[in-house]
Amino acid sequence: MSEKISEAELVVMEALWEASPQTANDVADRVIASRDWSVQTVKTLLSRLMAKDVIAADQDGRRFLYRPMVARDDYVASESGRLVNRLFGGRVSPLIAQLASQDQLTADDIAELEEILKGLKS
Amino acid sequence: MSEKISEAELVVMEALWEASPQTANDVADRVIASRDWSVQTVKTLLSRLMAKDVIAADQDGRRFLYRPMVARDDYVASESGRLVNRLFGGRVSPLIAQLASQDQLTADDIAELEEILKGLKS
DNA sequence: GTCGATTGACTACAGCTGTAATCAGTGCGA
DNA sequence: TCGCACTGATTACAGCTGTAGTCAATCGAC
Repeated sequence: MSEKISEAELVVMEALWEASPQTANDVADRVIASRDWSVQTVKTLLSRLMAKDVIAADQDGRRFLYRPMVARDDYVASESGRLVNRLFGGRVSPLIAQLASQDQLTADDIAELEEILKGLKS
Repeated sequence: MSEKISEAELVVMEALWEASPQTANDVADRVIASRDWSVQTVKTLLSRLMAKDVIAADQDGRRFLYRPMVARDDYVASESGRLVNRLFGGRVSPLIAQLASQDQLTADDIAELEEILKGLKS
């Protein structure tokens, strides 16, 4: 479907998913809070995301207001799916087993999982 | 920890995880069965994997026998962890909720998840 | 109306990735 | 022993990625 979003680009997407629309500078401020990049770098990444059609911009006076074109949920869904396919042959339970064996599951996770399962069985 | 394995390199790793040790040509045969690459391409990828220290080779006469240095389980674990961190803030249950909402969970998956949870609660 | 600040566009460039051709060493068959 | 086939090593090269500098247009202040 839509083009591949690189690691650095994803950081910018996250900033846009947090709030939108935003000006380039707003996005840069947000991004620079966590990554030590220059404003120009963020703007370049915005351009590339535009080229990939995963964000859009509406002119507002002499600047642009950027907004995501793909929902975070959709992105997350497709990435999760890709991982499951690539590493677990499309099966989800081995992934969970994997995470469980790494002790990545907190007590809260377990409780929530039970809820989810309960919902699925009905 | 160990260096990043690229998409194409991963295909070669899978071939080595399937069986090892193998000669370069064995690996190439396996890989070429699913990807339309040249033997040279596979050999280049083997070299790069060597450089990244994720595989090793033992001389056998005038050729080499390649074998993985990282276990598939370890790789899969670290990739899964990375995904969970990158997209779900380190929480596992949103991932499951995500996959569940995509209907990626089969009945078998659900049954297995219940087993896993049962094990974890004890 | 001119000048500086703001902001997007263009350009840069090294390193990684995908894909492969070519080179060079070496052991085997004639 | 001499050349060929096999195999790893070296080199190639375009496209993507990370990171950023510079250019050019324009809007507001004086």
